[in-house]
Amino acid sequence: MPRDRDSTDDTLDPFETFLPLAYQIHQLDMKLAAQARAVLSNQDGLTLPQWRIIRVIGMQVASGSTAVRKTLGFDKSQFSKTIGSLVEQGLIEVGPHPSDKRQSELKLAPKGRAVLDQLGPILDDRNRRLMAALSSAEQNMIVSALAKLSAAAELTEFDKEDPSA
Amino acid sequence: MPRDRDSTDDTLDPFETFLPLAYQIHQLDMKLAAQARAVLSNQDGLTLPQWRIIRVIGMQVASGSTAVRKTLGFDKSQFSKTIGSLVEQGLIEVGPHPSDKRQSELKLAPKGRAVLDQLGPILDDRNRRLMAALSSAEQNMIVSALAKLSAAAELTEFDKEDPSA
DNA sequence: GCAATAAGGTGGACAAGTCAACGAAAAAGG
DNA sequence: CCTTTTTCGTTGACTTGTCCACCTTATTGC
Repeated sequence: MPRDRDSTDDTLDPFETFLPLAYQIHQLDMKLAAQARAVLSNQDGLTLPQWRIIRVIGMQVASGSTAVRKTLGFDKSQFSKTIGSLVEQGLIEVGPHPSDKRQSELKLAPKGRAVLDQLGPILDDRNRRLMAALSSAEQNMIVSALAKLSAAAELTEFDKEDPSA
Repeated sequence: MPRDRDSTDDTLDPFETFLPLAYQIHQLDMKLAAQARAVLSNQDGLTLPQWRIIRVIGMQVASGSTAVRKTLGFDKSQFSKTIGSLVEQGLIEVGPHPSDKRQSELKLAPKGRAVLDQLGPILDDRNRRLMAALSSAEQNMIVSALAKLSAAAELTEFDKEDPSA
């Protein structure tokens, strides 16, 4: 349990109040998303999920639809809809997947590449500044720590046993 | 049971592909939220934002509406609506704020306290398991690292090398 | 005191995200 | 082969989250 607290005042810093880790991560995520959205709306009419997909495709780490989707951890439904909007705006192009007829192959359209070239550096810079806020020890630790937490967050049977299924 | 997918070019672990930090935090947040939601829906009809508010009120760190809202980092509108739903379900009670007529004073109704007593231990346990996934060095570092990132994420005018200005 | 400005809460419009069901394609198993 | 099971993408209903305009109350400056 959290520590004691003399509560006569209305202070509000979430990190002073020792909220559970999940709360702090959630707040950090919200701030990061808001920051990213501010950049996107300054320059283009891109939404955040659209941008994320463009970025991953542009990274060349994946081109199959499922691979891109899982890299981002997107929900199937949301992914499908966002891809639709990207195609409609001429930012990406879809083709047949070489070995799986259910999937498709995603690649950037020229317009999408232009957006990536414009926004990529700005958001890369943001990422750099984020990392720079940490000490080098923290920088080394944070990625693996997040990975461990992520693995722990995937377990769903930690609480009471529920053998009804 | 998550099965490994093995196709020639479709591997997808987000931590192997070194996505920017913001992406990893977002994915972690999504997983944590899904995990928490699973617990809530098993036991009660609470939504995640409802639960978060109950938890913070129950922690006694704040009782003024603005203090609670800012502790959670909620949007004003969302907070207002969620409070409304909590009152409607008889989980919390609102009274006048002692020194500010715009705000209100929030406290748990008996029903809300019962929910907190039931769910609190389960979710505390989850939090404990999350922390246990980290080494003690990581545990010590993660909180301050998140706080630093959070501060860095609040800067909104980090660039603007925009030539069009 | 009294304007002007800021901060708090509410409501509505809309975007983002979740969930469940469906049909098509692939994988697994005889 | 041929059946069964899993995975994939799409769709639609719905919830959650964001943004903005508005009114009320505090706070600040004069």
